[in-house]
Amino acid sequence: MKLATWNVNSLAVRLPQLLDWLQANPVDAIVLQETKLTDDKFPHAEIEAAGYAVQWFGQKTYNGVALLSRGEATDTQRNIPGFDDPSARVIAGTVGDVRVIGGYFPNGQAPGSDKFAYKMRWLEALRLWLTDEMSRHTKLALLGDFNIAPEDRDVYDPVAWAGQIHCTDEERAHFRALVGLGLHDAFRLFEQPPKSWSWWDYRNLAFRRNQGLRIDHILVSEALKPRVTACAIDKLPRKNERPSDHAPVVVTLDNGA
DNA sequence: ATGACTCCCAGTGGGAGA
Repeated sequence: MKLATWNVNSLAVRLPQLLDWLQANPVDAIVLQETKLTDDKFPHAEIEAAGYAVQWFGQKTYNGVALLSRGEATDTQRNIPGFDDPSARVIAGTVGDVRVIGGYFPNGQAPGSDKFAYKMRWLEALRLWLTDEMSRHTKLALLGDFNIAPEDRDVYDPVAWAGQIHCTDEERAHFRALVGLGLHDAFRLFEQPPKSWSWWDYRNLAFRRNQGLRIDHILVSEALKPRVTACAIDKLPRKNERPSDHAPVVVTLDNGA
């Protein structure tokens, strides 16, 4: 079983690349972030024609998430229950025997800003909800654009980024708190190439210089951990013409037998 | 270097992203 996450930075622009990628990389489920489409404009027919069931949840201009799966997702959920949120950031569903939760975590803009305070509140609400979800689903994966670089080794220039957005102690504490619920960073279950990033700024030839951050993650529950056989970032789509600034992350699980 | 690029909605400029 393969699960993936990709911040596509506008599905209207990236749909052809998504369909190409899915053809080359068949997955059981993938969560998308920053679709930037209202629900009436979501290209579900094209996705269904490619062989995927799809759940979507969006808004105009910003945010927007989707869950594509080979079989229909059940028990679906949009955003965090009980957390009043004007942004479309979460989509969850059960795919096979796995609870799949896709999230587009708030950016936070800058420490001390209103958006940073919102990011903190959002992360707190997510953790409380996840506690509940994990009590009902032992096999659970949390995937998405976390907008947090968990450690200095996830940052191309940790000195320049020290205390900056994505790298603050508060954000990293929230990441560790998620891990503390009994989740595991699937990427770090394996030896990985140094300087592995999932995002590169569009500016400054950052991709060519491999100046990026690892902010897109897949966390798996204790019950799924022994089934994880691989986890990788696919840099290939970042080399496309008009690429997203993020690359997909893919986790492979055995069948659990 | 308060930059750089890309996307969006706007409508020939500006916000947001990260």
